[in-house]
Amino acid sequence: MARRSGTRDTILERATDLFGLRGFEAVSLDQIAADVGVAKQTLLYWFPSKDDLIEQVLAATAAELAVVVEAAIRSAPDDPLDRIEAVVKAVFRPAVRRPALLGLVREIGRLPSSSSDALTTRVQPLVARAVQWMRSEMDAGRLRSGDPSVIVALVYATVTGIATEPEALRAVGWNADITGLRRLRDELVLFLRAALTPR
Amino acid sequence: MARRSGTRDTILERATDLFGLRGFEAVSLDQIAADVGVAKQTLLYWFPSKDDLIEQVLAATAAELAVVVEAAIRSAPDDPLDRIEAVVKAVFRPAVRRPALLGLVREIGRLPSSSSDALTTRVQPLVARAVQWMRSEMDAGRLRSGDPSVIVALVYATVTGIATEPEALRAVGWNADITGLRRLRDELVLFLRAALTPR
DNA sequence: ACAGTTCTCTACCAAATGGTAGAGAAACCC
DNA sequence: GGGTTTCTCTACCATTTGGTAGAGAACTGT
Repeated sequence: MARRSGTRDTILERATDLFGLRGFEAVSLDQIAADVGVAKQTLLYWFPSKDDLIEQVLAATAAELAVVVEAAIRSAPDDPLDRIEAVVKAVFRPAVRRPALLGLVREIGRLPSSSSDALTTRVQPLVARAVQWMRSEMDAGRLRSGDPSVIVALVYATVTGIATEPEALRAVGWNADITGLRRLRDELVLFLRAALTPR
Repeated sequence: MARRSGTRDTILERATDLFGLRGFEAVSLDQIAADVGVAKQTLLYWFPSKDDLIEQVLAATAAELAVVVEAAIRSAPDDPLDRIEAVVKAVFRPAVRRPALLGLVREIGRLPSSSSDALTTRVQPLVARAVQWMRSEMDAGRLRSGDPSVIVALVYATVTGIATEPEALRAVGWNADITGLRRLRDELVLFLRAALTPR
């Protein structure tokens, strides 16, 4: 994989953005090919079918996000709130640079359940670990108590929701410049901190 | 609404669900027609084009949600946290009964900017009112301080995010039965309360 | 120089897409 | 009843869809 072959990586990258921005079904192979600047059959040489391309795009995205998150966790402080802040900040950077990344994640729910199930089971252990960690921190009184699995889902929903809905942000008069980005990120972190700090 | 006048309303209703669930571009007129149980040309009699159908679906959805929210606000107590809880609960019921409703809202960002701009400007005054209200409550010390426009967007992202991503909830082992729903709703309200309570 | 692999292309195809044309019921008004 | 409007249908159409067949470069290793 990921060897020197430029074309394949370019296709994956552009397809990721297009899929994440407009949805799997809404993007045609012709459009991806035109965007990359090759013939459609070049796509079908590298990826035998559209379904296969989608699968590879998801795998690559999952891997990329996993690396970012793992690194953030590893180098994060011990306090759970600081740790959450570190992860959120780590995800935030690539997410706003390429909104399609988290947009893709949101697309998963629209896949035929076979593929989505496969992905779900692969992510399952990570989620389980997060839930378990959150529960133990709650028990230790270092996080606000609650149903740990629902809280994990809520944090996820807040982060992906805010990162994938430029429309909502535009509607409240938000600007996508650098200071706007930092303000958004900091406000998000404060929001989550407030939501999770033990009372 | 939901009068006896059959066809047109049925089309609107089914189209709303399909669009919200799978996206505008992913749903064809043939599929909607088959789902409703009429010929495709019956659709095109009532709605001269797919774009027009989308527009009407959005208008109807916006109207429905607006009614629910307005009613909740009107009959809500004065305390801002109670008021937010009332609105969230009001939106939550129709949202989980028909996930497509908020899914539709999320689809708006994918529309050609012309239509989405039209909608944005129509919702603008409501958003502006919400932001202004939140600012004044912050100034009065009844809500945690912060950038009111970003906070409005964050609350919106949390609610729509959690209501439109059954995948994420399934991944944390959540069940869609009645008790699961109540637990989710209550946890969401507590989450938002914690995030917005003044420190 | 040559054979083989790697990579991209042009030329197609059947099915599905949004949409048109126009006919036939069914209800209404007189 | 006759005429008009309302509603749904069958029969098409041009374009786009995901995908196939197969040829021709270009880079290998020998």
